Amino acid sequence: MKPENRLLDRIDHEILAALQNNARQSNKELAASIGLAPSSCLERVKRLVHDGIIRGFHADVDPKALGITLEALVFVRIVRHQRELMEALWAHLAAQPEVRDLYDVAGSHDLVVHVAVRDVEHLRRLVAEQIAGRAELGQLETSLIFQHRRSNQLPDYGHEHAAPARGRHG
Amino acid sequence: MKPENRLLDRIDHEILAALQNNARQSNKELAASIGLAPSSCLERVKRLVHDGIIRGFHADVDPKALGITLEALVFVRIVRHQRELMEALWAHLAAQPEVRDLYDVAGSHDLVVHVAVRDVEHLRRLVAEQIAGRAELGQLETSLIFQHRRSNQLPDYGHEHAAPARGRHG
DNA sequence: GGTTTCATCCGATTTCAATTCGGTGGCGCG
DNA sequence: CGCGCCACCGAATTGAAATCGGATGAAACC
Repeated sequence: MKPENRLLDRIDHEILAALQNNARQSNKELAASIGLAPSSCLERVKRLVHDGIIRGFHADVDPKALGITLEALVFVRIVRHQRELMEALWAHLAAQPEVRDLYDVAGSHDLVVHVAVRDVEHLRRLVAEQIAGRAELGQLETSLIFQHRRSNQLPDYGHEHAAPARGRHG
Repeated sequence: MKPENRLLDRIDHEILAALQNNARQSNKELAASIGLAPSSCLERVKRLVHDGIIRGFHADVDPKALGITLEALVFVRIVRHQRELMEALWAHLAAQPEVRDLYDVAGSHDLVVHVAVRDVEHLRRLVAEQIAGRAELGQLETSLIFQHRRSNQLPDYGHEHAAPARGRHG
């Protein structure tokens, strides 16, 4: 079933919150923390994954450990808005290993690119060779990131119209 | 040991790559995929977590399933750069559940805030009540996000100066 | 050059968790 | 009011995680 069609109940929301916080807790722990039998809990988790509500499980690695000493936001403005050029640029940037986040936005910039690089020279080369020098681009602005905080918990606006609990003990 | 002091070898890098891609594979699978005995593999993973190289494991949840229909980047410019005001603002924004990413950057903006909201009205209220109207702020610019792609794989610049394998079978 | 030291790995064993499956009760529907 | 369905449970089974002693080289040290 498609995510937009699925209706999640309170228990599903609790599972999602718990797994966003710690994806590696055992199913037994998870079940206990939300007051469900392990078998039932496992069923729900598998369903959430199967239905695409949970898109994956990822380790959060310290960038410093990978030799990343510098991150930056690159603000890109497009000169000629042609769909194919835009899509090609998007695909090109998404394929760069240095690109962590890629935003297509409305407003005074068109693209915002969050990159993680080895050092300043690496950043210079990346911007010069992979971003600038593309015909479709206008102004470029590169901003070094001093500090970055990422939340691992998505806000949850689904409680109001949540599905009622079903089955036994409802 | 601190991450900056730790020296990771080829196997560590393989483990990190594999767990960034799928944090929930069994240790047995992981070990097999990199050609290591399960016991040895588990030791390494536990060490990576203990040393802070791996900072956590998180489920990636579809925002639509949580009632999020809209995301935006809010660009913030600070008028008076005082450290305490800046830190208070940072903490305030970081505490908002709607804030997914918070960037402190150099350049023509000072803060870039990635927010996830229920709808346009929610965005308006969030910006008006939690961001604007703070004395320390200057210009504000809010850009709707049309599309957002996030890589779950951090680039790895650690191979060149990797630690040599130690112990048996080196 | 021989020896010591040490970190890593392995594999058998034990412990515990994941998975399966038949049974049960509430809820909606006819 | 009775029927069928759905989610849940809990016991049994399968399989993985965690532990530990021992073996192996590599590097360091005399």
